Amino acid sequence: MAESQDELSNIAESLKSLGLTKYEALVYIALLKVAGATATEIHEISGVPRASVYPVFDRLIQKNLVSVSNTSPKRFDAMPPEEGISNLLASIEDNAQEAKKVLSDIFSQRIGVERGTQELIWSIYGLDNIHIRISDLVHHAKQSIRIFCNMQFFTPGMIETLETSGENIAIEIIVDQWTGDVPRNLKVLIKKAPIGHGIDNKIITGGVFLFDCKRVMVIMGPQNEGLTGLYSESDGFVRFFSSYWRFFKDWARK
Amino acid sequence: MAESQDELSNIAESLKSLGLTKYEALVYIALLKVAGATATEIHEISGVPRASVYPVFDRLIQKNLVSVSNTSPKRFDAMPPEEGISNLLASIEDNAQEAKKVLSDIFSQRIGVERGTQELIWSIYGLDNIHIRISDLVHHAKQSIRIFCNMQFFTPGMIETLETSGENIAIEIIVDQWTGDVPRNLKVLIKKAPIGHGIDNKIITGGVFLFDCKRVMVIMGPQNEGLTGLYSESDGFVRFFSSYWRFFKDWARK
DNA sequence: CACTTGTTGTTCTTGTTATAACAACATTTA
DNA sequence: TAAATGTTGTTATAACAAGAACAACAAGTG
Repeated sequence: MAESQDELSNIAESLKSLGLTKYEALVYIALLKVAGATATEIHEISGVPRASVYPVFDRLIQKNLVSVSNTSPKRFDAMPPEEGISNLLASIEDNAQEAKKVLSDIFSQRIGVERGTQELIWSIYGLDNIHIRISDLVHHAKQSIRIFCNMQFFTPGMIETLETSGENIAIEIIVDQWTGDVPRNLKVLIKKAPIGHGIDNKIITGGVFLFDCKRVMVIMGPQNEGLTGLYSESDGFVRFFSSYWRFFKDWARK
Repeated sequence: MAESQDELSNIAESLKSLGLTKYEALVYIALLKVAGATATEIHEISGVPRASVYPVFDRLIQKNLVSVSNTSPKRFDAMPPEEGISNLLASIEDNAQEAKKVLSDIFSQRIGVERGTQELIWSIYGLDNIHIRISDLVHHAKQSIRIFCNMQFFTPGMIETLETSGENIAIEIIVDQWTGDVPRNLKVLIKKAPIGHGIDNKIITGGVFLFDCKRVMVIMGPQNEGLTGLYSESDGFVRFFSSYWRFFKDWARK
């Protein structure tokens, strides 16, 4: 009963992403606390206006999260969250599956790939998004991955991604330090590199990621906010960072 | 390029359940058709007002479904749907996981279970929801499942659910007919039963589902719309339908 | 009767959708 | 070159829909 306000609103957010509204979340949570409650009880526990409770229950019943009794007054009971949420998720996953199928179809027929798209440089914003992109690039790499950045980029998830990449992929990393074990398939060169400068009290990070000598992701910018990644398949861009890489590899070996 | 309007709005619905707005869906779909398109091109393809395209792109970029080039005019490129949708889904699944954990915790501490809840009769609306509930009940059954209804209830999914239920569960079914193979673990009695009447040109169906002689689900009502399920753990209710079951079992064996 | 329940209608708020206007810049044309 | 035209990216704002909040009321219950 003593959930921190913070945790409760966190859950409400999570439930929203599963397609519930704020009230639906509040009512469902309240109903989990009291088995077979009446509308008025739920109104009192959840803080949702009494009149609003009824339409909210209607929607929750449609979503199979709640059932009603035939008594008067009506009593309501919550589906166990384990099952209720799984059901919600299942229908979303169905939709995702369906969407993937149709959209992949559209995607495979797309036009305009030839018009110099691969010469462009694309921007990706935010560390999370950059991490996701790099994971995707790692998964699609066929031969080699070359990384030059500092340790803080290597989250446990990212290390696992690298560890579980394909068999015959040569992974070389130049990094300022390494904490924890080094997976077998990684060739790590440790060298304090002149990347990461302090300007205006903000730490500026940088990093270069080369995939199969064909695709490059460069990240740069202030650590926490507004981090930007540049991605390109452009010949010139790739060549530039390939030699950048070779330079630092030679330097790191010394 | 010749998607039926229907299919397209279906996809838009699916994408909405993944957290996209109508415009986000339309723009993303349009962008899948043309690689490296400009804002104006997307506006023309998608039908979304030109001025609205920009904020929509901003949101799609945040969601890592789209990247921008640094050129002028800006060009946009879609993340392959396979990955884009997986990423969306992954974050929803994370939320679901988190929600499950916290809500199960709340659920386990709930109060008021004793106040006669198990004597009530609960309503469940809609065939889909009834199917889901019965699946859940099947999964939680420990000893026996007894079913009395007609064949059309047994969708392939439901048969699989029964087939993959626990090892030591006795499953007995009385049904009007059976199409397809009968799974090993089901004991099926086929007998044209006097359930399923025609009233007012509508077919009325019925069905009784007993779990461990402790929980009952009774379904009744018009076939397609407004189908209602009644669920109860009430002693009297269970006993009534247990004898109902025995009666029809004797009758079916003849 | 006093009280609760379930329902209805109205208002308020929020987020998305729709349109219009604008400055900056590039392109065309006289 | 200068003026006219068109494009791009941005901003403001009106229209609209869905959800949230509240007041009122009929029906039912003690």
